[in-house]
Amino acid sequence: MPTASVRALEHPTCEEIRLEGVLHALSDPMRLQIVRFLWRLGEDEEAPCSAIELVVAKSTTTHHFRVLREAGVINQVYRGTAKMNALRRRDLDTLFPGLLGTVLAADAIQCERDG
Amino acid sequence: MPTASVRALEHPTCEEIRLEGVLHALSDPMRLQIVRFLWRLGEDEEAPCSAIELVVAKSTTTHHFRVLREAGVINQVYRGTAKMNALRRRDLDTLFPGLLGTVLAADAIQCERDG
DNA sequence: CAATTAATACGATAGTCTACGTACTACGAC
DNA sequence: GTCGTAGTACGTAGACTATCGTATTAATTG
Repeated sequence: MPTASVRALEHPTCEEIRLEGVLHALSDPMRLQIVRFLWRLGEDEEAPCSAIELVVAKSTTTHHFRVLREAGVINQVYRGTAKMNALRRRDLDTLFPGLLGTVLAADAIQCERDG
Repeated sequence: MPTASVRALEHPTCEEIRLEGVLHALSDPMRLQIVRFLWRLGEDEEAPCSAIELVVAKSTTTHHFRVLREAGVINQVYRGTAKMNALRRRDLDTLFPGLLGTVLAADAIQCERDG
């Protein structure tokens, strides 16, 4: 079994991450759904794009993942045919302590409220 | 000295406030600046739109205040010739505990970082 | 009533955002 | 090499956004 090829992707450094960009990335229901999914995985755990059931065209999914990556919310890396995604928890928590957790708690409250 | 006339404006009820809408409202630098300003005032304190120095046309300012009101972030009321603005701290903190505080703390960190 | 102040409304424009479908690439399995 | 899977690229349509300038409304002051 050969090691799956790993290709890198452009990511913003911590200094380049902007609060407005992060908030904008999180202000879309579909992207919030992606982040919620990744949040529920363990620390540093990855998931391929295909692991999340989104009711839109594949190309639209690609777009949303890219917005999250470019805002600095997620880390993406190609592994073989898959593109693995993980939250940049540590980076975000260092930059903006508690932000991600608070937003996701608010999201959980709203999901509960919506039923 | 006559009491200034008070006219009401449409606001979303707490049930109508959406997390995505709040995050979107906060994801613009100009609007973040407005919220930061209102946050620094005391609890329940109001300020007229003109109290905040924004480097855009008046009509653009009006637009941003409206976005914040329609998202449920601020409360607006006419008092005489002025339109007074206040953060809906209590409402937001009840709906999404800690959210506003965490975002504003993150904003403070970023302002510090930007110098 | 006239003047001043605070803010809105309107209309235009340039740009962004979300979404789609189709065609394509990269990799792993056979 | 061929096939299937995972995801990208591209072009596009429609909706929304940010901005402006000008004209206008509403209330207070004189």
